[in-house]
Amino acid sequence: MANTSSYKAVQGTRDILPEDAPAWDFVERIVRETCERYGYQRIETPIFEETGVYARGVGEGTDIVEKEMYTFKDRGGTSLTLEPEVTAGVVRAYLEHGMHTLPQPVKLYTLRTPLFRYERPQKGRYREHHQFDCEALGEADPALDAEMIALLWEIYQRLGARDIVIQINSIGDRNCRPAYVQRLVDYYTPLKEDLCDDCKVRLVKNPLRLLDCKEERDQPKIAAAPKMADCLCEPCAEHFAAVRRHLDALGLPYTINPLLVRGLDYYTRTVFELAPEQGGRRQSAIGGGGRYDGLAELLGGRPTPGIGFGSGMERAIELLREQGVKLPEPAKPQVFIAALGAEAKIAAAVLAHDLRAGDLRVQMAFGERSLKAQMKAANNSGARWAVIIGSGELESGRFQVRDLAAPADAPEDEKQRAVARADVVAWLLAQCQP
RNA sequence: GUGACCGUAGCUCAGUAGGCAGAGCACCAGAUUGUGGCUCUGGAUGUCGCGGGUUCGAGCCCCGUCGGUCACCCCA
Repeated sequence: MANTSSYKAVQGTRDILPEDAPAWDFVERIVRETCERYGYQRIETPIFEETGVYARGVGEGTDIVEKEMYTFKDRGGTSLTLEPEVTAGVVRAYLEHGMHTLPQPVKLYTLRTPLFRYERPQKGRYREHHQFDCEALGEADPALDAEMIALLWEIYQRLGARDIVIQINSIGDRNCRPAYVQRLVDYYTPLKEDLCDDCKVRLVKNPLRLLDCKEERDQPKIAAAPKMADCLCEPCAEHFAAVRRHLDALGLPYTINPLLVRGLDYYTRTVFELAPEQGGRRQSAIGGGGRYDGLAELLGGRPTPGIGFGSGMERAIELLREQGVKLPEPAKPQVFIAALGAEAKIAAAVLAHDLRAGDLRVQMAFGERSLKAQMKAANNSGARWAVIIGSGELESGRFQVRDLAAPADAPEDEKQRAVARADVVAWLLAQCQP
């Protein structure tokens, strides 16, 4: 019979297997340490919210809300949605818990947050993926924008990623952006007939997106289009200039990309993205975010400035693998205990217990397998030391301890020795101390 | 939602012109009554993704469907 289940992980979801888990732990450790260094505190919000949190927060017209949310009614008839992005939920929590009474800004991060979007899976894009995410609320200072970009940058430096580039732009605020969008529409409307099909849709639905069309034929039109940077109102222009001064002073390698726009409605002023330099392909961005000074109001709260970013963990780990960064592997046992017979097995269990109390990683053989099979298991486990316990050892009170790392052609008495039962723990602890 | 390619053992993949479903790796056992790594011998394991069609006969041809991969849209 097949030992495979008829069930498979659902489309666009993946298991994090034991061989992968240490890499995840590594990324999380770096994120946690770096965030704490920058004064961020951990928060985790529920992985579902009332649908309105996202519908209002992210924006009714966005792709996420229009076609990607996992929305369902619970048994009480409430419409709930699996978290499609982090920011809206964190802002909801900030408002709900009255965090405006805390010293501002309130700086928060999340770790391995599962997010759900109903999309066609492809490289770097899954229906369930995970992000770490940083948000800073209650402060509009451009220095905070720069600090946050520096944080994201530093995380990837400490992860060991190479050739990462930062792109930034300002998309203005509610005062100057509508005028810019109108200018863009005015510019594009006469060219309409000559646009690619996608751009015809963008023109009416989301004109800012016209700027990142990839069609060759539309590139000259983009190049000649009015730029947001030339249309910013005075406060937005000053804010953007201040952000750049800070980034310059910090020595961060950023470039201004006047075509960088972000998909969610709530962004204002600063937007930024982190991507590998060579990532000409799509789906290469490993982090992105921006300021969202109007979001709290959209969720029914008092006006509260905020800025944040999310970064995709699957993409981060994949990038590190592609760049050949050495990632941690599963821990191997230091000691493997083989036993023959019921009495010996009890002695093995006790020895394992005592060695673990001494902080060693220990495995013992289970089942009734031959010593040969147990030694093979010991070898495959990666343990340095094997302890062998049989009736002879119980009688003599001396356990056999074998060095599995000894060369195959080493003399037998160098590979293996008898150690008095009472001394085995101390002997192995001494061998395994660094 | 659109398009291209691909679904054969746990994994990586062969499978000729439509004619008994295979290899390597991994796993288990033995070669040594209680000793791993190298070697040798043997063993178990499949709804050939699923459903239908053509055919005396389909892993192979046809249609549909589901899934995977990649790309578009969009995003991390």
